[in-house]
Amino acid sequence: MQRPFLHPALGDVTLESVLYALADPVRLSIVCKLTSGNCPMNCSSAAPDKLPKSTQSHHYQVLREAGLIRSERRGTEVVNTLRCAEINAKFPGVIPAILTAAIAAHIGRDSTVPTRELAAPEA
Amino acid sequence: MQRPFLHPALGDVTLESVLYALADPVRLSIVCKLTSGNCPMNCSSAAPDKLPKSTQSHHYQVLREAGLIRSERRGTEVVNTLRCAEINAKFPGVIPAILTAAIAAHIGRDSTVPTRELAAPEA
DNA sequence: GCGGTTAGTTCAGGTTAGCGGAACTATTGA
DNA sequence: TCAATAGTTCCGCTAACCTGAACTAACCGC
Repeated sequence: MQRPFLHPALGDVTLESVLYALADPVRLSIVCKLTSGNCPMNCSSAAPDKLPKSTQSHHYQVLREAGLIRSERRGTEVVNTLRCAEINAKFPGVIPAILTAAIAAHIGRDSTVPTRELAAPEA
Repeated sequence: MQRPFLHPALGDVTLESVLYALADPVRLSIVCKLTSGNCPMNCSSAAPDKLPKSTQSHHYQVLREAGLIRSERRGTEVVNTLRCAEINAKFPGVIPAILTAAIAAHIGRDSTVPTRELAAPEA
């Protein structure tokens, strides 16, 4: 947790890594939520369902290293924002087309409710 | 070689599998060549460089099962055509945007050199 | 400061997927 | 029929993915 986040420069972002990052249902769902929410979200809120934290962390790392999101520590949590504008400047139309198709295909719609409400099956 | 090719119906084509298929430099290069050639090509012509045949075959299988190409046996060779129109009907704009970006990034030109720094033309 | 909670990272290991060499199959042409 | 061509299939090796467990850092109440 002490290591600073690595965000690739726009010049180092490759189309393949962007596509690879979006080729996973979980990551595509995360990006969809960040898009539809249109605001920064911490990791738990944007993750699709009750994934193990280590898996979430891994997926965010992939998205970050692909250049799709920017992560900043804010207290105990990490706030993630999309880098859509930058990516769109480099690969025009790619992200909007994918996200439009993903939303039309109902990807990332499984638990749009904040996960805190779902995570209350306590005795 | 006797097994018939399996082409998924358009309804079975998923966005994730399309993105996954295109997330590999070799496969992206193949699709780019099929696009720019604008005509059916056999496997060797569209493959980027002297890849092992088994690897080529594997990549074509991935593209085929993702629904991106259609393969037909023609004598000893296999002729591949893009299914762009179909995919574009299902995921509008996705393939054109990706291919435009790929061509702009010089992907699929001759030998797939790792053009990591080359791909920063300040678009 | 101390302990507890929250949020996320790092590590390890078990499982899976991809790459590629070798052997095989179909088709064509001499 | 024999050789060449074009791909496929099989199989082993390696790398990557997923996740439980342990860890770190920040925050809060006392």
